[in-house]
Amino acid sequence: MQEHMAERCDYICVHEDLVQKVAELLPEEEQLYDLADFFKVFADTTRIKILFVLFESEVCVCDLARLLGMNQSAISHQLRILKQSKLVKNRRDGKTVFYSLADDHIKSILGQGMEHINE
Amino acid sequence: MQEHMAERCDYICVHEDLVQKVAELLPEEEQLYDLADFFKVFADTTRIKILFVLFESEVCVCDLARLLGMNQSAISHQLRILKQSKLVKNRRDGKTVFYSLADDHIKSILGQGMEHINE
DNA sequence: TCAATATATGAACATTTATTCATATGTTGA
DNA sequence: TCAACATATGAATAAATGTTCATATATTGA
Repeated sequence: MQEHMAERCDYICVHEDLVQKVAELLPEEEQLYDLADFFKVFADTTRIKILFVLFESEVCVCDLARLLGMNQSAISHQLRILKQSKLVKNRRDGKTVFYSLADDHIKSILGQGMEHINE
Repeated sequence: MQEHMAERCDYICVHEDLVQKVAELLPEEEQLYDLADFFKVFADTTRIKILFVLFESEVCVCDLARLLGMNQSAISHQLRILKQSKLVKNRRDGKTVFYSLADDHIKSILGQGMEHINE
């Protein structure tokens, strides 16, 4: 694992206090995984599209598939991921299942992403 | 592609105005790709760790590798991705290359992610 | 110019991921 | 109870991704 990992640069640029600061400020490994998983949810255009639709309205699975031009199964799989991340919630009304946003700051997160790429 | 895609739900839940709104508000396909790519950068614990270190200080590649306990090549590959996304910048000083943050709102984006997972 | 050091990069490999297909589950109305 | 419809899900497949290894490039000091 550390084959190519120099034990120390000749040119020392890291001071001891930085090593300590990093040790203090780096979140726990588990939290880093959760954080990466959270951003993974936004890292797919299908899921982003679903969220954009849900900004406008609660929608059923079938209509989501139709609106996005994809098959029902693909949408269902992605909705499961969105639900597991607690970004959407659903309610059943007869045969139909309606999905809606479960979190208020989704729009703001996507907005920040948009800001960054439009520079 | 649309094998299992119902042409229309029996139970109509999408009104025409929603179809139109979605057509208006959904960003262009290219922008959606850029947006997904942007979030992909945050979707990996190694890159998140690198960003956390850079919050504290400008650091050289060798020291990043040492601080994170990974080999130099892995770090270098990830730094390239971060640089392509314009999240970090670098400067060369002799043999050493120093990396630092290139964007102010990285902290705020990661912060929002942290907020969401700590609920 | 040459050896030593720091960083970058291409190829290979293992793992993860999104979509599709087939089918299961759940609900309604007849 | 049964057919029809809406949704969910497991397995298979293709594509994308992160790390490692080997090696290339770049810089310095002798």
